[in-house]
Amino acid sequence: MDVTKKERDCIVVIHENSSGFPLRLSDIAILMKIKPSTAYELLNRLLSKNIITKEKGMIMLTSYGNHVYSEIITAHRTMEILLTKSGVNSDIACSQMEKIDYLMDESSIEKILKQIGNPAKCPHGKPVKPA
Amino acid sequence: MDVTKKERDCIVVIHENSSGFPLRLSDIAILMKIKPSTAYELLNRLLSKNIITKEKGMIMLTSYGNHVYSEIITAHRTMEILLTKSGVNSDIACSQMEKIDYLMDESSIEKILKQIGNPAKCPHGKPVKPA
DNA sequence: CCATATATTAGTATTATACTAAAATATTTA
DNA sequence: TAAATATTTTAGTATAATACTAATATATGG
Repeated sequence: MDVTKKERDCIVVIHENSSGFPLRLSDIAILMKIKPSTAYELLNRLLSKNIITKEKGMIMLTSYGNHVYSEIITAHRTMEILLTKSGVNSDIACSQMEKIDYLMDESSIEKILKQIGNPAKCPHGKPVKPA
Repeated sequence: MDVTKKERDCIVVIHENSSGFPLRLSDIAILMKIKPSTAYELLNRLLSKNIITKEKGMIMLTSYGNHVYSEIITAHRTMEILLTKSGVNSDIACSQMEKIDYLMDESSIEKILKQIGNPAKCPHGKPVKPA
């Protein structure tokens, strides 16, 4: 399933802020710096793509949503490693990859990952394959 | 200047089909498989971004447009090389890069290019730095 | 000059994004 | 519990990119 840039950002925000307790719409609006009504529309698109669930206002990624997140983040971190290995500053590599990670093919990413020796972590120390 | 995906495709189509004589709107519409009125809108956006000129119906890239083309194609071919070096099939690498080449930072591309030894040609034998 | 080709304009539609303002629901607290 | 506050949802509007049909204008060729 394809996601847009904002949907991608929202998936990442949900995943990276759900450690303690799940987020509500208003939390997501704040984290994404958008108005609640804009968040509502965005979350509705993610709901209809079966990427999130909403239960009593608590928003969580579905298992499919978690899979989409993993694909995005693996692409992001794999390419970050590749770019930093080429001498690109890790923060620049990160902002560069934010723009395109969600557009990359999983199969290409897997091949690159193997070629660079299946590193466990990205330049920021985060796992290439999130749990 | 940022371009959209369709603008990117149009720039590439114009460059890669202007060897003999310049293209007209109707040629571009056919090459891009869109209706003339859609091509008209697209070309108007490129005109207002100073990427093309239209003289007596003949459409050409401006020098700035040529610069934008070069950046896109250098990113495309540099990353194609990187992907094929990792074992990605060259046609898959090409279609993968078509989606994202226009979104990549020139500075990151230059670093990668240097790191892989400034190859002159992409896997299809085309120059990484077009004339 | 006429016929055909090409380009332009007008109008409509869709998707993604984003806003304000109002209304409906929840939740909290006095 | 009722009132106050917070949150969510709905409605309406807007913009940009994309794309279409249909009509009109403008070239071009014979």
